[in-house]
Amino acid sequence: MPSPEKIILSIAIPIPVDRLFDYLPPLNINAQNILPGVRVKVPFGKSFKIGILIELKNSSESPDDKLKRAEEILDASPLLLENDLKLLHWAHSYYHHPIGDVFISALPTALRKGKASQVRTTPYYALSPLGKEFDLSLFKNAHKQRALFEFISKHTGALSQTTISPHFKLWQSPLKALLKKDLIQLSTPIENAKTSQKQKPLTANAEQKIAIEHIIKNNHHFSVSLLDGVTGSGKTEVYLQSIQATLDKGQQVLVLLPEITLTPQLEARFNARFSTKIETFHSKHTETQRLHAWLNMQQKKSLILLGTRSALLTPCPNLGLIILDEEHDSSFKQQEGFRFSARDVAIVRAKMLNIPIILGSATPSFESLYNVKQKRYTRLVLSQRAGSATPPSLALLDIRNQYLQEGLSPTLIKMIKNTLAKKQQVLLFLNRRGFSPTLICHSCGWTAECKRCDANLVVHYQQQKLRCHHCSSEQFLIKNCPACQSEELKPLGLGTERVEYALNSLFPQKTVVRLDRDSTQKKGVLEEQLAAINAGQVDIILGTQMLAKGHHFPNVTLVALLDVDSGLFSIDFHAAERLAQLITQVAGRAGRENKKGHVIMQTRQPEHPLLNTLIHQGYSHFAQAALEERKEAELPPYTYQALLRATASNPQLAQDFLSEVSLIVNQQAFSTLLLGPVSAPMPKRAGQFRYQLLLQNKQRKALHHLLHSLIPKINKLKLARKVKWSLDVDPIDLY
DNA sequence: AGCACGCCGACT
DNA sequence: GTCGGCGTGCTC
Repeated sequence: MPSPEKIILSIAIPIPVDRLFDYLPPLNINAQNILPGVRVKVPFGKSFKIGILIELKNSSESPDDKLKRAEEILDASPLLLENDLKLLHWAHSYYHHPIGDVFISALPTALRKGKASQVRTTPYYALSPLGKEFDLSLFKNAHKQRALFEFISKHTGALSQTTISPHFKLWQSPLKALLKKDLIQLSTPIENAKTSQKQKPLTANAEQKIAIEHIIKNNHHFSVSLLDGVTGSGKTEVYLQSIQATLDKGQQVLVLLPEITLTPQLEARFNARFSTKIETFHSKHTETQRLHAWLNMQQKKSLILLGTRSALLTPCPNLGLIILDEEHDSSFKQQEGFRFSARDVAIVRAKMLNIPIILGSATPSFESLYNVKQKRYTRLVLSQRAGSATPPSLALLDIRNQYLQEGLSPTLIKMIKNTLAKKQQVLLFLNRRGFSPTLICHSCGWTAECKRCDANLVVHYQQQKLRCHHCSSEQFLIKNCPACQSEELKPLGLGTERVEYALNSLFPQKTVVRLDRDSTQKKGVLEEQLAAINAGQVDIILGTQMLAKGHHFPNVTLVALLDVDSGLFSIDFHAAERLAQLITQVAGRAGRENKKGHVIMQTRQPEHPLLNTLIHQGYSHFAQAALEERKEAELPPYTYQALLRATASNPQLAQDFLSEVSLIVNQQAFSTLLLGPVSAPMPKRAGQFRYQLLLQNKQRKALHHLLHSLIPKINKLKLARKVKWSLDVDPIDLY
């Protein structure tokens, strides 16, 4: 404990400088009571900033006359407790990202801006018919009340169905009107009220039982379970029963999902199963909603948090279980700023707390499968689909020398017809949006290119636009070639929009729905379309990879991947893993609920080993074979990588900067392999030239030791100020 | 990140 | 002669 005479506050401030700043405690405050983890408002340069207290010291390296006095301690008790701080220290040292940025990332934006953490969260009221104990079943014959209840549920969305909070403007006036007419009353405020326990645990099959028993048996210490289950095999039921066991111990549960999958369906299943309030935390929520979810977990008022990557660092003082669903999903890796992997940090969090973590996926990442091999994780397999559903058949369709009608081979068109004739749905997958990826002049060979990027402009026919998919630039679709003035401009290649036109003319009686980033831009459209599909109002579903993510299409029996080849040849060694996951995930959309599904992949590479291993031996064998290749080639997960990126409007500067860094590395670290500097696969993007330097070492420790000493040296380089540079530890995109 | 200081080109 | 460009350095 520092002596009371002199106390210095060491504070992490969210600026891109990797160091702490020392302050004197505010006057008229007992500095003895201040603890690390509280927010502190401090004068910084010309303005004020909010930082996090990291350490209390007796002395400072800085001279006394430089020390300013902190303005205000914002929290009576620490927002981040000892375990949280420990995890953040680890993340700081592992990702080599500025400390203030790392620590502030654990707080929701409202708290970063200085909002009070002690505000009583708006009370929730039970809505109940006048004069009666509140009970959902009482609404059965109370139509007006039920209508209001439904109205409120609809407009409050995230709130559980039986609790409401009075500050939603949307329904304040109808609510008041009904109150006036004495049709309803609001009970006294309640804490996390929830009345119903609707759904009972389902009867687990043999595999589920083994998984659940294993997880529960090991739920008092650190363990990583890789729940490897095909689509529809009932992973969720394993999660639910594992969660129940943790709730029974009175502990909290953190459930992490990829960005797009935070489906209302899962939330609904959680709500139906558990009588405790489910907190949700993701980017679609307002700041206040996220603040409340965060505080309710931090203050142990709630037990379950369902969220995306941004929810990972939420303090849970009584955490007993972490679940990370679709663990292979790349959205768990933050791709800018503090580039952490939510999966890897979650595992470290579980280890530090000595609690279990479940990683779930139908297509586990190679890294996780490697960890199973190393006996670090336990693999729990769910191979059976629920009910009598059988796995889909997979087949390659050779389209060499075939006449393609906008990318559709005659064989495929026939299969689509047959499927539609049986009143079943078809799902077509093409991972390219827009009408066509190229606009070419048949007279002189000119193509439409983006001026700011090394990329073609994509034709968007409906909107009559040429658009760059890598920067924000767009222009009107031109009719004449700018080079030779001819009118021979033709769209070349295939996008979802073009296939949509083709399908509409091939099947004019059928309903086609296109799902991609363009067609689902408007809020609610995706949900609407998914509902229409599930209601059987749609015959053909066409879309990009957003189709691969967890949506259930029970009436789809034919899935076709129109162009599987585009993923086959890439310089990034992760590409094969991603393609195999994508194919398997898309295939998983087919043939659930007793209808056998067929998956067709159009290819001009029917002998390609990747495709053949995958379709004949399955994802698991494919992964084992690919892991052997990684081992031979000394690639991750058998080696460890960090990628240093540099961008500048002058390409020479970026290249020179990385050359200087590579010189430093070569002087001190002989065991670290350097690849580069090389220009990124897309050397120019949004007017910036991009270069990269890959560092690789067989020992994780050696790599991090190097990075630790390297970064201060990089910061001393003059060129470091002239380029924008960033470090990506365990990169998943090598571009 | 923000902000100030500082040294070279087009303007009232 | 000044206004303002962004290169450089600092923030407890």
